[in-house]
Amino acid sequence: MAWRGVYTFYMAKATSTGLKPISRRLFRNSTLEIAPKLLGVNLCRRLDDGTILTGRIVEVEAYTQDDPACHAFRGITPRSKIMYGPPGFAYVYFIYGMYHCLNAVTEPDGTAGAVLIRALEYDGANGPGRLCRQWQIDKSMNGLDLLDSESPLWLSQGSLKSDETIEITPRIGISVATDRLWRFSIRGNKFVSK
DNA sequence: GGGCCGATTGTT
DNA sequence: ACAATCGGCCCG
Repeated sequence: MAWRGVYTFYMAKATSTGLKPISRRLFRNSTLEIAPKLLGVNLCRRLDDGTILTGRIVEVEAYTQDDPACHAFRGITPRSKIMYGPPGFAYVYFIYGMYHCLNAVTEPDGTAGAVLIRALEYDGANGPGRLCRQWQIDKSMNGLDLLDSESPLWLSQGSLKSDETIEITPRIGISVATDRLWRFSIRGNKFVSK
């Protein structure tokens, strides 16, 4: 089929241009270990027309099962179900009647956890709602494997620059557990949300 | 079914 | 400081 040929072409391009997925091994770590390690990693998005977007992650937040600010805190629901599954998959939720937010699921199968991706080094993708709007990410992408470059959304290798440091602050926009310093960002990066 | 609230954003 | 805007979830 013609479309399969196109598909294969972009697969080859994705790997040959250095967009190889990061190791699934990273996701064997705890949520709080993974979150800062996602800073500098590239988020990749293949649009319907084949265009590939990439942007470094510059701001994240950690959420865990025993955390009252986490959507999984009150157990398994249709929305939180994906967070209780295996790590490395996308958790996308709809909020405030108009925005979507993207997370990477963490913790082993049976335990919930996630890292909210709050900003990319990409124009218009600063802030979790703006990121998903700019990159056309919605709930149809809930459950995608973020460690597979055949997904329309995946994580590829990337790291902090030698002069970059990590800033650790309270999470934004929550009304409980505001004392936890679970927000991680690249200090001074202009794409970090305000 | 009803009602409240929200891991946001843009405007007043 | 507040409005926009609607799905998710708890309650009854």
